Amino acid sequence: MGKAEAKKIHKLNTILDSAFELFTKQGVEKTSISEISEKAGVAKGTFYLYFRDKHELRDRLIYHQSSKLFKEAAAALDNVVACSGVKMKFDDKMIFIIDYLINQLSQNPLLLSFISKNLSWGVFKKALTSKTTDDEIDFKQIYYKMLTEEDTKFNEPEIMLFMIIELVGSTCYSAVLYNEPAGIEELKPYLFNTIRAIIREHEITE
Amino acid sequence: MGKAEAKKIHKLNTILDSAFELFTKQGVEKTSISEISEKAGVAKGTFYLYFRDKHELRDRLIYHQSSKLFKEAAAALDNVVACSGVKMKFDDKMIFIIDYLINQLSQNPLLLSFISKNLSWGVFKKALTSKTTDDEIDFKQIYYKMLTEEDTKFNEPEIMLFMIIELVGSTCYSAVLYNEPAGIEELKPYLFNTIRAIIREHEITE
Amino acid sequence: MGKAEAKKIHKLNTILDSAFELFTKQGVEKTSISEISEKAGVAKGTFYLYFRDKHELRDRLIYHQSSKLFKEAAAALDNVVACSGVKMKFDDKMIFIIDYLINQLSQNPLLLSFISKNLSWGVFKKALTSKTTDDEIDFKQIYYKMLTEEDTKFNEPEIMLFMIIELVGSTCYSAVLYNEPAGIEELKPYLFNTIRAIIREHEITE
Amino acid sequence: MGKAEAKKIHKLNTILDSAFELFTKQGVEKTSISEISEKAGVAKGTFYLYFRDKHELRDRLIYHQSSKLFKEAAAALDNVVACSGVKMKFDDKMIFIIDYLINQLSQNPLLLSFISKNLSWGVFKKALTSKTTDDEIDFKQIYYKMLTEEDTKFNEPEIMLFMIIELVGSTCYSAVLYNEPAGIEELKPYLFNTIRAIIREHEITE
DNA sequence: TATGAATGAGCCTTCATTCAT
DNA sequence: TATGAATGAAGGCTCATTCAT
Repeated sequence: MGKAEAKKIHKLNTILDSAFELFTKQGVEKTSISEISEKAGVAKGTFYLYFRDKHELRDRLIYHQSSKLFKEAAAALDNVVACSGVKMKFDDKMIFIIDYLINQLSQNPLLLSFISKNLSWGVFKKALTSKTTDDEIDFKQIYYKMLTEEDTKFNEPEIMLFMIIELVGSTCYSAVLYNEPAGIEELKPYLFNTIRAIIREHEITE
Repeated sequence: MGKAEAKKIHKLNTILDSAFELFTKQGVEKTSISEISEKAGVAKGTFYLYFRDKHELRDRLIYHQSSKLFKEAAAALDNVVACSGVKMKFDDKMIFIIDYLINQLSQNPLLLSFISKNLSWGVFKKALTSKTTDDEIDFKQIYYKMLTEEDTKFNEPEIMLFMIIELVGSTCYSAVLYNEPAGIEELKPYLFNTIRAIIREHEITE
Repeated sequence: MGKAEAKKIHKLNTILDSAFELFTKQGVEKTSISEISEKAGVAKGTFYLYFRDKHELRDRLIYHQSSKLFKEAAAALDNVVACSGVKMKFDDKMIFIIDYLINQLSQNPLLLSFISKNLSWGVFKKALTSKTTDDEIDFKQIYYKMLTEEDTKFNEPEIMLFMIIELVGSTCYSAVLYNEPAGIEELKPYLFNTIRAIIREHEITE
Repeated sequence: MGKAEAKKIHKLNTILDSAFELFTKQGVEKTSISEISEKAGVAKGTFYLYFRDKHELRDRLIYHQSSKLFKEAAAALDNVVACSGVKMKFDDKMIFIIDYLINQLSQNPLLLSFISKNLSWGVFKKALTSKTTDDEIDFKQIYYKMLTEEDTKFNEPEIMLFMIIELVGSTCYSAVLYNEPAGIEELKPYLFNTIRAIIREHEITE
């Protein structure tokens, strides 16, 4: 029973993994379905049993990978809060999460490259807002929970998030992958200060 | 003599223009050399007399277009300074230039899209640093001149520039093209404040 | 026992029906076995338990459908003869049958199209001559019976039948499906007169 | 100059010939573009320089082949009329042409098969009515000229032509290719008599 | 220099057929 | 018997690149 099912899932994962590796190495456009199939040790026709085309595969990959990342980051934050017992402020939480993400992506530059090139704000919003399935988490909910736990209130929280994410995303890309204009560790202090500045700017001061 | 030369340059420009129009409309990957040649009214073989391949063409195009933009912006700033006679502070100059660029790109979303998708910090640096040819200007020089004219001094001016550019680039892309998470005009105040914050952060206070 | 048997026959018929619908709608070549199986609610592999390939299925379908049609026509003729009690002449019988067939096919253009495209004289002869199975009738026998009941005798009756059938088949195809060069009702008088002429020509006049 | 042009035309003809041979041998559906190219000694891509797809090629082939045939037949008739000096009647002319066509097609059964399977009345009408180009003749005009030269007048001449053509086409197909229900020569007397009967039927008798 | 016909590798996709379950 | 995942050959088509003119 479950045997056939399990085999199928295993094959699906093999294809996903092969595709991910190729996409990150050579880019989506330059990866052919032949290559993916071959690397997965699967006939070309088999690919089409699992995906309608390359774009569906790509979308599922982005969705899956970025969800995983955010889930880990959120879990790490929870863990720290729970262990230390100290109440963190909003900007510290934010920085913690971003630092976590940067560290993860620094260790996996290919993932960074893949996400940077394929993850637009639109896809991001959809991915992180959509119904929570088995694996995915609703990041938006976490974000708003973080906001309400705070005493301070914020103007336009969505714009605030947007600016932080765009800033982080684009600066990391260059710093991690090309050490330009400086390595990521050198950049971090400036980056984090800028993030705090952005947050401060959106604070509603009575 | 000059005639043949002029004809050649004219043909080159025709190819560049055709390619730019197609690249912005359909993307680089989905534009074939056949299309470019046809639109330029040139035989397919002729293309190869001017460019080694599509990528060389693309790079020259980015180079050319972004130089033109910055040149305009710098000229506009000069003009304002000259006319008003008032001495502007560094951050105001920066904001002026960025505002100018954003306005230009808002009117030409295809150009924005093209630049965003193909302009990495690496290409940018190269484009804005390289020797001044007929048409290009050395933006870096302008930037450093702006810095030295100031009384204040700055830490890591290159990182500062980098962060500003990355922030502007990525936020504009989404705001102008998709109005996400808000229209560009609504976003501007936050964006400009953040830029000022970045600059402030890099100021060396004795 | 009988139950399993019945189930099997039912499955067979489901496949036949699905195939017929698809063949008539899209043509034989453009119908895949996947489609047929899916429409029949049967696994793809199951198809091969009933048919060697698509062509065998197609032949059985033609056979079955045309037999059914002729059977109906013959029955209708019998009925009229029985009811009216009048002795009909050969050519009137022929016209009656053909008129019946035309009317049926006019109401079912897809069937007409399917038969026209796939029914050659060879298949036709085989279908109408072969041993009477459960459903099929021996039309040839009926034809010869019709001939012997007549006082008049005919030269080359097979050629006569052939010419009538070919004439009717090809003219109906265009007239019913495309109203070209005229609608079937407008065509009928000419067609029937021609049939009578053909028959007359084959009469042996002492 | 003309050299390249001539070469191109030669290549076009090579492709047409190869395709015709394969189409007649195996049918249009079962002939692939790879096969055509290979047989023509041409790269696959070259095919697409001359035709958009297989159907365009098929249509041009039908058009060309059937025009050629009718042209020959009409010329032969003209020749006979001119030489003999005798005035032929309409039905004799018709039979002459049909006899000529049948004889041609008997010698070239593959052509007969190809035309029969791909030439519908619609295509026929279009092919034989369309503007006379270099190679094609306006058969319709010939037909109507034949009619007006006659003393007798005819009812519904288009239906008359239609019935003759359909009868001839479908009976020849079986008789020539399969000798069913009899060889073409044996069939001819019956066929021609039927044609005369059809014509007679359309005569307007005062 | 300029042309554009020719190439052929390589892409995406479909589908009849097999076979382990 | 029945299934349906897997196969891989084959098809249609595109396109960067070459080369004789």
